[in-house]
Amino acid sequence: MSIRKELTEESTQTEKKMSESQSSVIQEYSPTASATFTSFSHTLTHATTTLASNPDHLEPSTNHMPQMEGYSQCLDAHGLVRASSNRMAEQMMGLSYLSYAPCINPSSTETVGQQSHMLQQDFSNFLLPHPPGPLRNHPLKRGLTKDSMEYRLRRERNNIAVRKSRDKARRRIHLTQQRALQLQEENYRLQVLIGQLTQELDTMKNILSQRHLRPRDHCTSELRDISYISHFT
Amino acid sequence: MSIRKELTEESTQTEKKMSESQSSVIQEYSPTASATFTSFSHTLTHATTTLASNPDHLEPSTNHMPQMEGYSQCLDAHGLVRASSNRMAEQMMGLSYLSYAPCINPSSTETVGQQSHMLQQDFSNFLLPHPPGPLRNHPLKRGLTKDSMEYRLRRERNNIAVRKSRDKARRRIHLTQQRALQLQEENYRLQVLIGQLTQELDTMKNILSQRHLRPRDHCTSELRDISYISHFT
DNA sequence: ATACGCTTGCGCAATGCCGCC
DNA sequence: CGGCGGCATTGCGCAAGCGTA
Repeated sequence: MSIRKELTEESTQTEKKMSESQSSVIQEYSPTASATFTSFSHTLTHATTTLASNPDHLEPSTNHMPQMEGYSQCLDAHGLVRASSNRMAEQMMGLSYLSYAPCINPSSTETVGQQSHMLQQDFSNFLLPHPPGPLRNHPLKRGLTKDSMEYRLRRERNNIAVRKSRDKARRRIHLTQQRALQLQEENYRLQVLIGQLTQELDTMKNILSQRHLRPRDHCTSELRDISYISHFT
Repeated sequence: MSIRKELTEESTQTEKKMSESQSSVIQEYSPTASATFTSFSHTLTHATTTLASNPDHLEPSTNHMPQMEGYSQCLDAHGLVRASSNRMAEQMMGLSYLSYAPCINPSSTETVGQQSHMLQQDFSNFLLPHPPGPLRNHPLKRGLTKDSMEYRLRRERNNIAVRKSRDKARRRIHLTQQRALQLQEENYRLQVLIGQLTQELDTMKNILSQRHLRPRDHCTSELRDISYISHFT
């Protein structure tokens, strides 16, 4: 997971003042908490499969989405890249969303279990060659027995933080899209302006070259010809 | 929830061929499944609070983030709007990430309970004036007893779909940011070009106006003066 | 060193959308 | 036509990791 975090380069960890230690070496795997037995297996499940099959990490030069070059028409009125014939296109480029935890035998022999998907005795993960985590088994820092008020307070604070963070992400995405649209419109205006300026400049050059070759006395009529173009100061 | 979906206008529902029925009226509240008792209370909790306090919906003309006009400096090298002094800025503009379900008394007297946050006897939701859902209690379409293979298959398929969808969303966000950066660079180039063209045009105009006023014979030297500018065709 | 907030990947459930019968 | 089954989308909570105070 931390490896993904190191490589994503796209968003929100650059919002803080870090960016030292960003280009450092890839950290070794070190699961800090690993609260209970089942939770640790959950962590292992995520770690081993995330590094293997999650196609999330996108460095800027990969070749997925073969459009996006030329910035002209590749998005619709909402700033989105749309693919015609949706299912088919994704079947071609999307791949391997296979199961992370293939444990499909819900035993449900526990009591406090939220997230029963991590509770199904997936001991197979412990047979995998997992990175040597320190495995310091402080049992959730305190008596965090999932019933304690401490645990509920932590969870509730984290839930609030998660809502806030996701809301911020939504705002950011929205702003980026708006900004892309604004830039596109501005770009169009600038190109139109460049066309006008270029045309006017061509006219000027033609006039000057002709004046340079010819004696004179066409000056007034030629200036009158281009006067309707040159409304720029 | 469906109200949010109606109003967001920003992303992925436009990727399909719909876009009729988009500007239709706001649908009434109709929770379809509402599988169990606790799940229904969960639905109610989400619905009532989402409509009240979720500040996600942003129509394009609201006044959050008072910059973003003029497209020049409002984002960093990653296409992100960054706020200096992060905590304070969010404390001003972000608001009310308070608890959705204020039930902080973990009873945990159930066995198969995933998502224990919806299991804590929040009967207070039933005292709120909730929209009259149909409350059709088909018990999860089948014998979906959370232990059946049918349930696990559905869950696993949905998990795969969720991973796929989120990956697609990440790609889309990444592409939008890349596009914004490309547009910004292109914009800068175009503005530089416009500056050059304008300057050259001014020089031309000066020359022509001076030639128009003066007799002649400065033509060659003046053309030599501007020759280093006019490297555009 | 510890505690706190932020970010993120994940699963779950609800819902939307679409093709098919 | 409507119901149904399927995938897609989304909001949420959980847990882990990260950075900072």
